[in-house]
Amino acid sequence: MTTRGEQMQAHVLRVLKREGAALSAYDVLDALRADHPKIAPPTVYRALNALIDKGGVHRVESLNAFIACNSDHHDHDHGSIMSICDDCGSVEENAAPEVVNNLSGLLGKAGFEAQRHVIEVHGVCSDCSTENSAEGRKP
Amino acid sequence: MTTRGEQMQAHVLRVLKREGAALSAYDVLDALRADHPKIAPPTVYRALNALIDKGGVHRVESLNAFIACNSDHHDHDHGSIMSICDDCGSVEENAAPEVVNNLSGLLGKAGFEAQRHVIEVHGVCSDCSTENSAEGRKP
DNA sequence: GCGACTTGCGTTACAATATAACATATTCTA
DNA sequence: TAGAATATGTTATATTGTAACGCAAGTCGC
Repeated sequence: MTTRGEQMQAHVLRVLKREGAALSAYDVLDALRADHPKIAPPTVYRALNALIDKGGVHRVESLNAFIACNSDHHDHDHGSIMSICDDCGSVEENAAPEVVNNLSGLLGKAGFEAQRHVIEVHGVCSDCSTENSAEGRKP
Repeated sequence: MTTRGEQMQAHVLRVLKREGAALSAYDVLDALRADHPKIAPPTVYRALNALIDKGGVHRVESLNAFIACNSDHHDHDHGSIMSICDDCGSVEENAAPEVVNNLSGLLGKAGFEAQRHVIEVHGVCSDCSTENSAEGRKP
């Protein structure tokens, strides 16, 4: 069953990895149109959702954007957080199972059964903060 | 300077408090049109953003929705998290400064300066989970 | 008070994000 | 291969959000 759908997912994943940044669904759509001029939004959303289910892609809720899970590493349901630089737009994924466990525990005491954690921290990344302090100019 | 704008903010806040749930901007818009038939989206968004700045309203990023801060309590920049029931749609706001401090600390070690925390946990609230286990029927 | 300036608000129009619903193609089973 | 079941493509539209312009209301100098 390596069908068009899976090829599309692979294609979408390549685009996201190539960019290495958070892309909107329509950014992905534009990129895909280089190869497949006739692609429509639902195709992209279906591929993105399938990839999210598999764990190869994360949705960044506070940006309405998508990013390739850059690795290898962790199990995806359990403890990844996003740090989002509002200056350069970079998004980093970090593992933080403790934080997630804290959260689940805290809410569990109130009878809330946690299923999906959206943890996204906006701020300024180390690159941008050193740049900003180094040069005092405003273009 | 108690102008139309502030009246509008008060009106929006009343709507959100009356509903006691997360409403989309367009839900608010529809509610406002009962009194002001000619209101347009930017008016609502301006009022919502002003209220968010003041701390009377929170945006729920993962729902693209808005909710009245139901209280009294905490300082808003520091440690509120949302628990969102995917069954009944209720949204609760909880204070969790430890979790936020953990997060900021963790990211700070990597040179990331945290400014805004989006912490939203989806799951099933206590009401819905007791209901669901009590009655084993599927409609 | 009266006109010029500034600021904020309303309105129109449109941009960006997402999905419903149906049409077509593919795969599976027998 | 026929027919059922599923997956994909397409069209259209729903939902969410904002840019940009113009009017109105306050402000300041006179």
